[in-house]
Amino acid sequence: MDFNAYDRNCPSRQLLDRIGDTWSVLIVVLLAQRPHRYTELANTIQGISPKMLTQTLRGLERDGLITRTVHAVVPPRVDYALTDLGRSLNVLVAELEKWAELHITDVLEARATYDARGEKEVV
Amino acid sequence: MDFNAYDRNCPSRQLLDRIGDTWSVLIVVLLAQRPHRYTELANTIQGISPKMLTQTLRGLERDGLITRTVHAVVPPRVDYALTDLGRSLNVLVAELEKWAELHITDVLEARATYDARGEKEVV
DNA sequence: CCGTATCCTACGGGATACTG
DNA sequence: CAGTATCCCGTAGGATACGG
Repeated sequence: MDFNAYDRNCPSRQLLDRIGDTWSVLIVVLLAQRPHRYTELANTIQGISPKMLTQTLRGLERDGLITRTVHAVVPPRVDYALTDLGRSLNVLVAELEKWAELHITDVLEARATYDARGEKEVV
Repeated sequence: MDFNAYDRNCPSRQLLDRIGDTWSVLIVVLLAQRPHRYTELANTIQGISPKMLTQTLRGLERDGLITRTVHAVVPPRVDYALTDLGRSLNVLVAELEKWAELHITDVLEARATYDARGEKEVV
């Protein structure tokens, strides 16, 4: 076990950071359906600021997870799409989703029990 | 697709938050080996503050991922261990690790390319 | 249309001191 | 030993305005 979660250079840590990031995952999931334009993403992902959208897209592009294609037309048109690597990451995300759906009831149940117990003890 | 990453109530989002959290994952991985005491965890996980350790443990316990066993002895002894649910989460984490190790070279390569390109353009 | 630049705030989380 | 209580700071990220 040389897995070290607070070592920034550890592959596991970097993947974990990426997957823990709200916007990254959401963008990957959207692009898994089909390529999207910048504004499409901005509109679909309500609540994201242009700053975060650009920042996240750049990060994903830098990691080779998505491609950025600029079409030399007026008005400008930029398409974002998943790479093969991005698609393989999307497979992982899908598995996470499956786990979450499968076990969410257990988690909610555990929470209810935990919280109820807490109330009694507080008295 | 009813997956909504900025909806706190979405199971996927909650799992993603948990997995993106440095300390949670590290603790789960440690407990996957064997149960640990509070101080053991504190010593092994260098850099974690008591505040974060307790907070993370409580969160994991609340979600039913770990158990907290207090032994009525002096000095106090508290053991933390994975539940079945926690073990199934650990399986996921192991898969993430596998993906990370498998694809990290691709990512690093992509970054090197991206950064090199950037330097040229900057001129 | 597709971004960048700037400002600003909330809060996650570290350090530390103390207690049952 | 196994935590809690308190203070405090850095920074992620939202809002906004503007540029190519």
